[in-house]
Formats: sequence, C-alpha cells, structure tokens
Amino acid sequence: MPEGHTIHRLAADHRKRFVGTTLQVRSPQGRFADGAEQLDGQTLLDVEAWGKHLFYRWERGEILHIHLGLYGKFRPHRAPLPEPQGQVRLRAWNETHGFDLNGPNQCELIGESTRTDIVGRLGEDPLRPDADPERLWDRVRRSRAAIGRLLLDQSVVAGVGNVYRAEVLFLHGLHPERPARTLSRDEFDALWETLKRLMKLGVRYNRIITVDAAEFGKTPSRLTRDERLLVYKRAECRRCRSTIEDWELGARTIYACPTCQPLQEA
DNA sequence: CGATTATGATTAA
DNA sequence: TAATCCTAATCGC
Repeated sequence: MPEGHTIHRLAADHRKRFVGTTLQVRSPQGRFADGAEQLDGQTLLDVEAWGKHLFYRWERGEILHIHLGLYGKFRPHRAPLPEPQGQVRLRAWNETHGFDLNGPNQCELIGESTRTDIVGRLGEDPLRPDADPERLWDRVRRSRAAIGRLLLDQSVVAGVGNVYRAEVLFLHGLHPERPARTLSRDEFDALWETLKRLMKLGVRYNRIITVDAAEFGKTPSRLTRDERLLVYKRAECRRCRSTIEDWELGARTIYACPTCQPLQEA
C-alpha cells in the first residue's frame, strides 16, 4: 500500500524505534549483501521521508535509499526475529525490535549528492512542512496536462498515488481530464488542503481513508476495507448511485463519477 | 497450480 | 506506448 502516507508513517515508526540505536544488518536474499555488510553494526542517525522515498542516515555517512515501488513491503518484528518470509532483501534489528524489507523497487547506498539529486527531481509533498504550494500553483496554472496526470507526476506532486488521485478529484467534483490550467485558485487551494488533510489522516491510521467515519457511526480505524474509499475501484457512486467509470490516464486506471465530476463547469 | 492483479516508476522505442 | 523490474495475494480451474 505504498503511497506517500505509508512512507511517512514508516519513517516516523522507524525513527522512533531505531534512530540512535546500533543495528545488525543482513540481506537474507543476498541481493543487498554488500550494502548490508557496510551498514552492519552502525548506529542509525535519522530517517527521512520525501514523497515515496525513504532515506536512512548512518554514522559513517552512508545514506540508505529505499523506494518500495508497487510491491515493496516492510514487516516489523520484535527480537528475536522469526525466519525470513519470502524474498527478504534487507533485514535489520537492534536489541528489541527489527524489520524485514521485501520487494523494494530500490534499495541502495548513496551519498549526499545523490540524495540531493533525487530530492531535486521531486515536486511538493503534501506531508512535508517545507512544501511550497505557491510553486505548485505556478506549475498547475501553466500546465496544459490533465489534472489527473499532474497529480501522479512525482516531479509535480510527490507522494500522491493512484488512490489519492481518484479520491481527491472526486471529493472536489473535478473531472480527471480537466486541463490543470483551467482550475481556479480556489479550486487549487481546496485540493491542496484536502491532500494535506487526507494524507495526514492516512499516516495516522496507516491506511487511506477518504470517507467521514462518523457517517458510518464508527471510528476511522474500525472502517472495513469496503467503507474507506469513495470512488477508487468502486462500482457505484456513494453520492448519486451513478455507475463509476474507469479508464487509463497517466498509465494507470482512473475512477470517476460521471455525474459528480462533470468535465464542464456546472 | 497457473493466471491475474496491484496503492510505482524507469527505460527503450 | 510498451517492456521491464520487484513480490505476494487472490482467484479460477
């Protein structure tokens, strides 16, 4: 489930549990054997999340860069760790806790300049306090591309994935194909605020929730999988009962309600 | 047990 | 636009 909220939650969890401690590091699968050997026995100094990227800083200066891609997964463990499950690229643990990392798109040791390059190619991350909405607005108002495309472009907005894209556009009644530059400043501001609010909620509950839990008479953590989303992969619109449409946009499947998200201004 | 699918992204053509 | 990479869960037979 790796959209930006997952990454920021991971960073917070790992910061709390592992920063300042000395870690044993291995690569049970062997594909990160050299890196694991370099990190083994080092103290972790910091964990940073930026968009869908994670950066782990170590005492000797190496930076561990991880990108989960579509399937990457961290599994938390208590010490002693269980037998590795599946293809474990990276395993690390301290006296009390540890984790396994399976199937990441990227898992590499880099230096400061490479980190700067990676971060330099990323757009505004709604979950970062240093995000600059003015810079984003500037991009949006000049772009001929569809808003549904821009939201997935990591060099424009960092951390938003296919689920948040569909959900946020639905919440604001925006058709995914609407050219970005036709958005009003108010529409943009509202979109940005929703992105920040929902992704923070996502970090808190470690899952994407875009509905109002109160309407189900529940706390957010008690919502079932079927209740959490408004349009993504749904058959029928929760608001108007129209059949949800889906098509390809930006190499991914977009979902939208033809009634609640008209292409023309109402 | 094989096919299918997935909340991602890059590279080649 | 297509091919490719990375892994696990689910579904149909």
